[in-house]
Amino acid sequence: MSYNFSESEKKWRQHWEEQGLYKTSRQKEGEKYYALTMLPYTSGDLHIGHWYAIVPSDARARYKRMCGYNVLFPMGFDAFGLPAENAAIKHNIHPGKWTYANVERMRKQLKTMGAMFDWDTEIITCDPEYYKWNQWLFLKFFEHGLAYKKYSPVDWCPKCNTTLAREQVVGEDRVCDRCDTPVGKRELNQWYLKITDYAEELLDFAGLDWPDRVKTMQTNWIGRSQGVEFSMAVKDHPETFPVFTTRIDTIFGVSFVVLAPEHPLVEKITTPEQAEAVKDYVHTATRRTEIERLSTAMEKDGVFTGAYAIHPFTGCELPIYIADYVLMSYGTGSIMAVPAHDQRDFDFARRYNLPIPLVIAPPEGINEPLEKAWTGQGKLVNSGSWSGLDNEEAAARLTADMEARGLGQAKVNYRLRDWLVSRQRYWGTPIPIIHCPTCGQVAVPEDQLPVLLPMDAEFRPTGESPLRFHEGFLHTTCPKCGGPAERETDTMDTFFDSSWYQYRYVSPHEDKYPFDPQEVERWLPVDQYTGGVEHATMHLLYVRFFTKAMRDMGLINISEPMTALYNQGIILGEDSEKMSKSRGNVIAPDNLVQQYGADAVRVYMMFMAPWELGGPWNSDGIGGVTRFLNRVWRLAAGEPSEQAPEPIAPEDFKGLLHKTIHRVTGDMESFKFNTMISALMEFSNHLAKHQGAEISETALWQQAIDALLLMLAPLAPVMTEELWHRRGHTESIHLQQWPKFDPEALIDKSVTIPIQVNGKLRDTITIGTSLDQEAVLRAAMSSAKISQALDNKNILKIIWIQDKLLNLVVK
RNA sequence: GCGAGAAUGGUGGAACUGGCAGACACGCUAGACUUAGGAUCUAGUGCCGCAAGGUAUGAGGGUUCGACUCCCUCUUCUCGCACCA
Repeated sequence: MSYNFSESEKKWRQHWEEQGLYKTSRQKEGEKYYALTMLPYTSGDLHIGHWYAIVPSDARARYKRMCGYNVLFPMGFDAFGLPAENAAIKHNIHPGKWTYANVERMRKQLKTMGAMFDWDTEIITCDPEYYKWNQWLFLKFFEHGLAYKKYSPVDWCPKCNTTLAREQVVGEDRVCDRCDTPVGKRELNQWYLKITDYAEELLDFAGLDWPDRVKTMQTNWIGRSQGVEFSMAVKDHPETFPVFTTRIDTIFGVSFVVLAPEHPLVEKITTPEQAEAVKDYVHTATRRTEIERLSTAMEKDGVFTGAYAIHPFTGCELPIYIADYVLMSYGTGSIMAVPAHDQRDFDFARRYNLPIPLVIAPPEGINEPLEKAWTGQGKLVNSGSWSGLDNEEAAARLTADMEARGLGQAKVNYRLRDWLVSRQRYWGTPIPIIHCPTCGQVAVPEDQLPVLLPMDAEFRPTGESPLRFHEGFLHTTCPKCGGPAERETDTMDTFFDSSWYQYRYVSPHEDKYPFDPQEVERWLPVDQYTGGVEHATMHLLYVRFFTKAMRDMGLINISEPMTALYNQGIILGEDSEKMSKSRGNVIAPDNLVQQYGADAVRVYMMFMAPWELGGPWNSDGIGGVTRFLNRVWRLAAGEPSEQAPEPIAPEDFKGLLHKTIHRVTGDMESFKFNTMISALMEFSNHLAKHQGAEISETALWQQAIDALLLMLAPLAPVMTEELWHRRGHTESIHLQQWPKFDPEALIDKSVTIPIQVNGKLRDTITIGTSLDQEAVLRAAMSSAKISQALDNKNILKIIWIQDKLLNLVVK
């Protein structure tokens, strides 16, 4: 009788649910293990990418449980966000209705996957029960000065009709992360979270088992740069302005100064003769798109303001220009230009015929006129009393000198900006602030939380927050003075929701606090987090920031939310393109499950490539996995073999078993599911070969079959459970111990040695282990192939690597 | 431009600290059992060659008894950042 997967799947799913097999025991003793996979967005149907992210994560959680850990493996839904709203507009259905219908469908699909989620811990971020605590946390941030509202130019997606965080604007074309529409700028009053307060601490990854790639991306994103900030005086003006430089060693090479066109000083210092030109330039610069302005290909232009700055050392007059290659949003919005040693300044100087004085001499000598800026190391020249010093040393001394004379100080700048969290859309958490004409920004009192998102708002995107037009929501009274006031009508970026959800999972229905502190104490940090690398500078940065901020607000006492992180790859369509509905290359797991069974789909996705690689989907190979599972079925169900049995010595068979356990365990630990499965395939191929031989009558054989099932159980939970019970066991296979290997059994008694002559393989011999060179050489000489290869030649050298290889160097 | 990573049969991919390249699969070829096969089993399958043998890990060089693995140069591809002072 062969394996009926659909029957077994139904049976065991129901059985497990009745038994509460996957409920995480809060009481259970034993070391905790918190396994977490990024929660899915409620997009509708689970696609193969969800499976690819979740299945291996589930397999590993199951494995950890078999190793004796008390495992928490929760699942939830990222349920707020724009697609719900867009779908709602398109289909004329409420976003909430759409979302909850999707949750239903996805939960059902997740169950067919056979994952060990404890559904008691489920969270849905659009539940008031959940978002109440978003608001509560927002107010904590507000209270501690970590949430503030500011008027400034922000990134605006015209299609999504909302602002975006800097992290959500991607690529050279500066498009919206969600809809690929080019993003523009708008001057708006927006809420920010002060992530920049944590810039320095976020650079510290000590103790984090995270991929280097993610650490590098975060480091670059934070963009720490060490330099000097000093102020410059303006000739015939009372004003001074600060400039930031990382190359203070080149200070004597400054030949002009540049301000960003938006710099507040521009208006004040521009001379009447230059006023017109400056005004024109500012006008064109602001009209230029961000893309044009940031394009490195664009020729640098600018205009003279007519004013001069005073060099802090030489007292020379330096013309002040404005140019849009200087950004108001970084550093001080003004720079000292050193054309000889900065390519951008060089280009600008060339164009406007400004002097290019050399102050760092390249070691290979000066080659004037310069073809391009020299940005390397060298000795200072033309730098007054500092000439002759190595530039690095000069930088240190110049900094000290400026600090001593009160001219400037060492300073660190970061590229990281504060996180813009307000959105002008409907389907999100209302920001719990009341604007009172007399009291200003007032927090909604805790006992009035949650500020409910009204279900009857008109949410068509107009570019303004839909809640602004909901009279009932908008008008309220000030909690402080009791006077009429208005509610904040922006909603939160949905990344807010996922920045702390790992804390909520441990006590999802706690109603006095965002989480039960004791449970958090017990379960956090997450031991293993898995998810896509596309979140490297968004979610994965925010979630670290939240933990640090929450720690400083006294809510928790850990500094990092996730100890270990693993990024899986992305599954592409069969055409090697990104899967999308519009391309029509989406693979539906439901069809595959129906055709091959959930176990086969699970095993196949883990077998097809290393998990971190991903790659194009190809259903052809799934047959191989089905064959493998059928073979296991026949073996474990004791169906007679069609092959002529091949005998094997019990000690060799035992070695085979324990080597397999050793390999499989190591691979499972290091996420190498593909080689792990190939080890199990090899093992089952061996078993099939020896089935019917003497060995298959022994207890050792039965042990081997059990071990095979146990090792396969995290990958193919249904079939292994079915077989486990058919083999007479009464308790679930998923409650068993992971098989252990005997280190003694891993040691071979004999070994096959390649014999090389001049590095080329001529023969192999099988000999006992731990033999010395003499004995091996004697054995090798008795081989006809070897003696033929050695004919008429002298052995010059013998390379013998113990139990590994013999190489004879001859002439 | 800067940073990170990758390149191995017809395909997906193995190869631990330098030691039998191509494990495990897919596909393909031939055969067995079959009314049938998208079931099962057997044999074969990097390339050239009837064979002995030669030759092969993007290209070229180097170190070494020995290189997919280490070093240098180059090519191609993927990803991230991109006038950050």
